[in-house]
Amino acid sequence: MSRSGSGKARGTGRTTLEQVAAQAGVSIMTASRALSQPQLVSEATRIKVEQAVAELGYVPNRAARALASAQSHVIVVLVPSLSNLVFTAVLDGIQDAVGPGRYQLLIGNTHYSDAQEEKLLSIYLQSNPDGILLSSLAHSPQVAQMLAASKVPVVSMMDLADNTDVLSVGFSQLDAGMAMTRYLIDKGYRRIGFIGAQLDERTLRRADGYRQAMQAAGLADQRLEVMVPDSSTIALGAELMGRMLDSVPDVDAVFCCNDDLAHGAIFHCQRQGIRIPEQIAISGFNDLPASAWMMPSLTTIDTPRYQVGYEAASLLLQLIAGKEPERRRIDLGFTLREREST
Amino acid sequence: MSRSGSGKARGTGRTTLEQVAAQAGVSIMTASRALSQPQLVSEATRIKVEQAVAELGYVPNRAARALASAQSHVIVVLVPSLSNLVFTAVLDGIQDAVGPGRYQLLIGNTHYSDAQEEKLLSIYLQSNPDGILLSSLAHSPQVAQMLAASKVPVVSMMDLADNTDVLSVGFSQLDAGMAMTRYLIDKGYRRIGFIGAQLDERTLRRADGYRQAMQAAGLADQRLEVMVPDSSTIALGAELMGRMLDSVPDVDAVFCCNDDLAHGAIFHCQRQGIRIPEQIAISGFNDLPASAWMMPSLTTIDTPRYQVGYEAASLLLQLIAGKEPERRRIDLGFTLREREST
DNA sequence: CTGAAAGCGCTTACAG
DNA sequence: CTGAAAGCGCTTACAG
Repeated sequence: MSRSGSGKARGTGRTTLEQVAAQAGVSIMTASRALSQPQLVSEATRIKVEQAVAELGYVPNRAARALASAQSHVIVVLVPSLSNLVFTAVLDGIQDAVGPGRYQLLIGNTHYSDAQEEKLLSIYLQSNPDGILLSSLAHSPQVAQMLAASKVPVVSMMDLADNTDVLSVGFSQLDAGMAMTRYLIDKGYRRIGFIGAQLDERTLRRADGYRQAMQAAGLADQRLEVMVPDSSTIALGAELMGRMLDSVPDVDAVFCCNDDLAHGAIFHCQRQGIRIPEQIAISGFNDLPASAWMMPSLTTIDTPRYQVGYEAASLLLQLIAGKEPERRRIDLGFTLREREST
Repeated sequence: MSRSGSGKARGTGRTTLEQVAAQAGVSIMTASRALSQPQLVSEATRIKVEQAVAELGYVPNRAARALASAQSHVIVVLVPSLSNLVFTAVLDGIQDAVGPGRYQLLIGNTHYSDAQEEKLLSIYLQSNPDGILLSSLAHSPQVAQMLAASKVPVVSMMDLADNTDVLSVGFSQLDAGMAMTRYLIDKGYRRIGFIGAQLDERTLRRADGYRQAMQAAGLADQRLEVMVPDSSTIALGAELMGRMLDSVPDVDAVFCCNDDLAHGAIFHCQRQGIRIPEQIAISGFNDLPASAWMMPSLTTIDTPRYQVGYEAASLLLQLIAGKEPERRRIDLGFTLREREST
């Protein structure tokens, strides 16, 4: 009754539960139960309410529900990039694990920026999320402080944490970088270069792996590393490959820290008439769709990115449900795909 | 005071505006104003409130604000795919136009499914969004009905509407399909094939453009069309190219409805030893980053996807602000990039 | 420039 | 199986 008067309207003007209840001839809270816990209500009541909902075109007000129940059913997901197919696969995994309807995903793109991460988090925290999924282990002090103060469960994706204070799902970027480098060494390559961009923590860990493997084999040489903070693109891969060939003419293999750069490196060599792998071998990281199909096909590390998203979301859902997860650090491994380019 | 008693707690346990106001020694609504309309408050008051906010680590409760103000500050964005770089560029444009903080983007991936679109919309409508951005013009009757009933402003992206009942920002998929086909005809190709996948409305419009141009030139031949509903991938492009070569051995050019398929088609030809463009020309659509760099580089249509997102979001913001936009149909055009593959 | 009251639309205990 | 009351944490008019 209250809203049907001629007083000033404040709400959205939409159909409310109150109107549904009136139409169905039940109390407002019976109507509420019929919708959210139908097993607690008689079938006759449930049907009456459902009819009223259909007739009135009732759409629940999520803000009111969130406020009353102190539960947002929101999960925040922060990724460093959406133009990188790696993270869209992670999102697919998350979406599939969470399922439709129950939770709302709030997806933020940090563009690899700490400042952006902080900004997004401060905004998303206003939604009182039930859980948070992050794509990195390292955070600015501000972000760490906000996360701690919020007391919201957090799971980190992609790399693995050193300890189990932080929940993490992924694989060892260090080991993967080492594995690719050892593979090239075992193949007989000696002057193995490393091309890295963006220089985010995952790239740096892969570079660490490269370095450790080169040192163990007595092949380390600072000049073999070409690293720049720019975003990884095909164009940059081509440019850095050119720079590598100029500065280290005797380089016989190049490990690119991701497939985009490797594709650019291959295209550059093709334009220069340099044969792959006869004159120079090239490898990548991530196994993007093009890598298996291009000519020559690209040797790379196949990373379980969809699985990472899926398992991280599953772990988070356990935490949200108040269960103590059996594993707080889930290593999903990686697979080296040997192809024509090495 | 109310919450500090020993009664059963119902809320989230977080700091509230009430606590901030108490700490600052002002009323709850003065505190509210100090945060959202600081110009209406004395500087001394503003500073006191800001200090209290900092000391208590206050984070506003968005659900409460949305409920009280009947404004969600949410914009819903529905895209058909995130693994397609076209739509991540659209999202970037939207994000830049909307700016940080003011609006929250609710991003949904329909995976090219009407059922998913309906499901997502029904859930997102519960958040009472201020506006909706859609990636298509055609919708199921259920979706059309939900949109109409919600009375939320909607802008459609990518293709252009036939009339101005619907607000749309994009370019003519038909014209673009026609332009590429005419270009190939003008180049002297006669047996021009068309490879299409997904068969979403944009692909079908491009195919229409191809067909009209071929008919106008007296070159139409049903057998030149290879179209399947599967998702566009490089692998599928390679497969469909093989099918095309088998069924139409005298084909001299192939217009692929997007770059992913074109890349696959090129890789397939390279593995078969077929020279491009000498034996067969190949063109794509969208101008993905790899297209300019691969060997041979790909002739394609450069589409203004970032701009589409930016302009569509700008238009939506005007509608939300209650302004009558000067243009309800914004044509951003397209550019044909001639490269080595044709 | 500041405040007391009412209200947004739901859910949560508590009764019956 | 059903209901009356209180409350979630804010903002909106309305006064002063």
